[in-house]
Amino acid sequence: MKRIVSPEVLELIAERFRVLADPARLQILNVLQGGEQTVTDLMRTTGFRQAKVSKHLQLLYNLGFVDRRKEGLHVYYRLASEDVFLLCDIVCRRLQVEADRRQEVLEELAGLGAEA
Amino acid sequence: MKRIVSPEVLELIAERFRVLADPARLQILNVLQGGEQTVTDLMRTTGFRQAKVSKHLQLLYNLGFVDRRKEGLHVYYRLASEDVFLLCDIVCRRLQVEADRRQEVLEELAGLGAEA
DNA sequence: ATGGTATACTGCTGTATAGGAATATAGCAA
DNA sequence: TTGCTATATTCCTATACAGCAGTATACCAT
Repeated sequence: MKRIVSPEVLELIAERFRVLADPARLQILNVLQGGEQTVTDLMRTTGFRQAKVSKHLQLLYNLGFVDRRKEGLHVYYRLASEDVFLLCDIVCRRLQVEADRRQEVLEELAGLGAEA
Repeated sequence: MKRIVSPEVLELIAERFRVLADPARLQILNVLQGGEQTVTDLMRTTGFRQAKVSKHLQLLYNLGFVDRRKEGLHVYYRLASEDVFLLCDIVCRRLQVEADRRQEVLEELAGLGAEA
């Protein structure tokens, strides 16, 4: 397939991963999977302070991970796509593989202990 | 599906994304897609200094993105799985969608200009 | 042993950014 | 207008980390 990727594209890709590289933002995205919420809702569902919620939402919005609509005083945020969860699923599968491998090592060690 | 994700798991997921959130590491991974390489090879193919290559490889190795084997003086690094490219493909698809959307907006603006 | 090469590590500096507190803006009500 | 609420932004501090230079370690050759 493609071999050479320009530095600009690498930076764009890295930028997207950087947004996902924060537990608070992942938590917000996870909550939004249950449906759209206002900033105040998110303060309640996540326990974060208002400034924190708002700032993370700006980032997520600017990079296209969430959409929003204004209704009176409130701003409703929602997931822009389910891609985030595709990404997380892949990562989680990896975590599972790692955990399994550690488990195997532990069992192997236990086996050696019994033999010795 | 699952709704509640523990802070620990969120941190683990974020940690994985953080490793991918760096253009230098993405470039190294991209090069490794062409086959295993030593640190010295990578210095040549990426243009990075030795310390830089080595440090990024440590990070990638510690989080399971690459494997390595030692042969004499050399250490050969290779991709641990193709998952990285699954992840990048999803991100790239998103970038394409964003680009298309910007393009549409531009064309719409051009159209308005012609009408006016 | 000595010397040379490949890789890893340490200490440092600058930069980016997360989070808190405070302030600013936007929209609604009276 | 004034006051109130929801959201955004600004300023600040602390932390994390990328990259550099230098040094240390590991391995091979002689």
